[in-house]
Amino acid sequence: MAVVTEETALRAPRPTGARAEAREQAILDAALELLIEVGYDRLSMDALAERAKAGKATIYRHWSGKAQVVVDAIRRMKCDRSEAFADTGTFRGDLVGAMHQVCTSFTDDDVAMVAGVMSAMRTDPELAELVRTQVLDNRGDFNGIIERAVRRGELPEGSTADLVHEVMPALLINRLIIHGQPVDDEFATHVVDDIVLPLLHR
Amino acid sequence: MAVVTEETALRAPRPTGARAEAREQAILDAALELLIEVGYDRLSMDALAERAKAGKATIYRHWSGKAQVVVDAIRRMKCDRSEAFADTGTFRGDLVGAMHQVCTSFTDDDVAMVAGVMSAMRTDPELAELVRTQVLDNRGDFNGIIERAVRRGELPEGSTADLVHEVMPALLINRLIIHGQPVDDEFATHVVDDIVLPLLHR
Amino acid sequence: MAVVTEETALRAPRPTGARAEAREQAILDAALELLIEVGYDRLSMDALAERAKAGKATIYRHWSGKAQVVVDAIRRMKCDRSEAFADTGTFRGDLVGAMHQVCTSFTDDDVAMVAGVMSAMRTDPELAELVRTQVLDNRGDFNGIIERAVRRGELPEGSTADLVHEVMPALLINRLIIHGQPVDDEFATHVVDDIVLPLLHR
Amino acid sequence: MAVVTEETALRAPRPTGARAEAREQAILDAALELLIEVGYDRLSMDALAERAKAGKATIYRHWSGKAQVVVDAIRRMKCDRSEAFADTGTFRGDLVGAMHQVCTSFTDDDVAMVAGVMSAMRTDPELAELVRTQVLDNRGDFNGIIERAVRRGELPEGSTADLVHEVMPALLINRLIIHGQPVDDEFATHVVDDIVLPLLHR
DNA sequence: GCCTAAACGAGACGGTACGTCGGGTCTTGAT
DNA sequence: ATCAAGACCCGACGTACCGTCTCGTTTAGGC
Repeated sequence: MAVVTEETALRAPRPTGARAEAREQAILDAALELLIEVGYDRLSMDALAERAKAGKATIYRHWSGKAQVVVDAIRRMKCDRSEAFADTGTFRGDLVGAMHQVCTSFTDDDVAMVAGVMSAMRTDPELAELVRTQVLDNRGDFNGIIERAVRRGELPEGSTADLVHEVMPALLINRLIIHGQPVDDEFATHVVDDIVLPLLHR
Repeated sequence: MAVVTEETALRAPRPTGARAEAREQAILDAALELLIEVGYDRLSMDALAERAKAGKATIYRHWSGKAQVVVDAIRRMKCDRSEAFADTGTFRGDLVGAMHQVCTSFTDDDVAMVAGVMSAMRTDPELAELVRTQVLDNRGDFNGIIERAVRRGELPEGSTADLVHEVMPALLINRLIIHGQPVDDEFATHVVDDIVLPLLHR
Repeated sequence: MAVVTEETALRAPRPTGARAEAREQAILDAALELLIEVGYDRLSMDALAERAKAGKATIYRHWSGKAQVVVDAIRRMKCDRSEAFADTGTFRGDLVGAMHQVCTSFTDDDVAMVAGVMSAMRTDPELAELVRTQVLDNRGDFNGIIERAVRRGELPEGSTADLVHEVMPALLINRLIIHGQPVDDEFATHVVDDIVLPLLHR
Repeated sequence: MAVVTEETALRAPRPTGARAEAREQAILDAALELLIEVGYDRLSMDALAERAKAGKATIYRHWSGKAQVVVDAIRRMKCDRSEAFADTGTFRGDLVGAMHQVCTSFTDDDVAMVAGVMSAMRTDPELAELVRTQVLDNRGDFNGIIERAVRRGELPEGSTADLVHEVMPALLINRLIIHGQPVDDEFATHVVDDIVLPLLHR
């Protein structure tokens, strides 16, 4: 079920119609491109207008400012990345596979975009929420893996994925953005063996 | 917003001498004041120069841009952050005390600054290193706590603080910047009880 | 001093239209005011923008630099100062009256302005031409006086005002700018009796 | 003969001695070089100090500003400008020779310098006096020519050079600075035949 | 199939801040 | 003790970007 959050507040009263939507899409596409290319801070409205072959007034007719365009652009980016994780037969196998899947789903563009938008997130809760839900957290649901492990008897009854969902994204972000290091297979197995499994097997 | 212009070197080749240091200190003091008064985004170099009774050229002689001045200013603010953690008699007590100490050491300005320079960190390894070592990681050394716990017999021989130093900063950053939530006592005890202790007691 | 930066083109490619012209006029008006008030050297683009209630970018969109704005401002100043000289009945009377008229037409502002742009005139022929024709030479036509004198028989047939137009402005400029002395009635009669009349009566 | 007017007032209290004079000369030489190479406006004190291998403080110890250094530099260039005018045997010959001598003594640098300091002359009477006496008027004394002409009987007893000294510099300045035209031989003979001689022969 | 009104591109505008440059003053270290 | 070297304050420079505001020009939709 689509959880439609209230989104009109973010946007100016806007035109409707086929043309309007075409312009909107062109602008959002350009915004995403620029966001990835130069980052949030150096994304200028002039450049955005030029890239989208749109007038600046058109942009401001649709959104009330830069943050809002970018928010919308990121929201449109919502290809559902949350694919199901494969069943490998063992809990650790499932975890390693899932971690690998999550890690490889992060592109450099993702990281650049998140880093670029991070400062704006502090003052724009809606942007922050969007980035979290659409870009960061939406990478996979570990609940299925946990449930399978419980069924197999590898984890005690009542085990949840909460801690995984709390710790794992933090570790990824920390490594990708703060330390600027890749999230490769070595990292994935390290996280699984040294952190996730101990936490769940305590 | 215009937070960070791309800069490879963190600081320009800078003058030395007593006068230079006096100016540097005056500028950094003014930077801190302004940072607190108006925030990073609205901190203008003109205002900084005026507040510090310095010429803008002097600022740019010492630093290559706004982000760098602010990083330096904050570094000076917390040069003594890495205080020893008190011995409370128990391992958990030590951890909770240390976590509390670390958490309260993070001001809003710290978070704003880190968020502001985050995008620049991706392309400026020196800046990244500086922020990591001076602002993020330099909050406290948990090795003493671990050693005490080993001596008390609360932890097995050979236990190290490595995992703590890997996981804890990531959790803090994630909460502060990504989720925009405060790192309060509740969070501190949660991290200690649900994550750090299980990890070390596996 | 920094009077003139090298510029091949007098003006930047400029916008057209009613709005543009209104801004242009406001800027040129402000430029003239400031030119008179503080002189060319101390006329800053910031002050000009503020006075004209214009953004600096607007000024630079229309002109490529300070010299060019001032050139244009002076060009627009072309109120025709060349009034006819009264017929007093005698050649000397006409001359003294005309000299008085010319002398009193020079305000301190004129002198300040000419002195201010003099250095720029050397490298900017168009500015030089403008200042000459609009500010210096345009003070009065002595031909009528000469013709009347010829008709009265006070001067031989074929007398022209050429020498007057050559010598008199030079003397005025010399006295006003080089010697910084006023062009008062005493000076006027001195010029007429000791220089102009002898030259024409040779 | 060099008419040394009081000139210390224009300059800061200055050191004396062999080294001081050596520095002074080096600075003035460099000033002249730069004046010729880049002109007055783009002659920067930094460049001057570097060229002269002198500290800027040394320059400001000797002179009170850019205009003064340049004035001094040019003065040194033409300390012997006021040569006696040759006796050609006739009054007109003397005049033409003298005018030629005076005209050719004006270099482009002279004109640039005078134009450059002209605005300052209006508010700095001392500078004005210096420029007038050292650069403009000090080009030659016509009194000897007049005296010779009186002795020859070409001029009446009691003739003075006053009018020549009043009119001629004004014409030169007018032509050089206002009209930006050269003072060549044609101009020299024109001034002599059409203006100076008629004025003296009235 | 026009005709009007909205939406559009293009980009000028007032502002704010940027980072640089040059003039004139002041400090430091070497000679 | 003097000087080169150059850091310093000040203030102007010319540029970039923001968000607003005209301009003419499409483009729909109601007649």
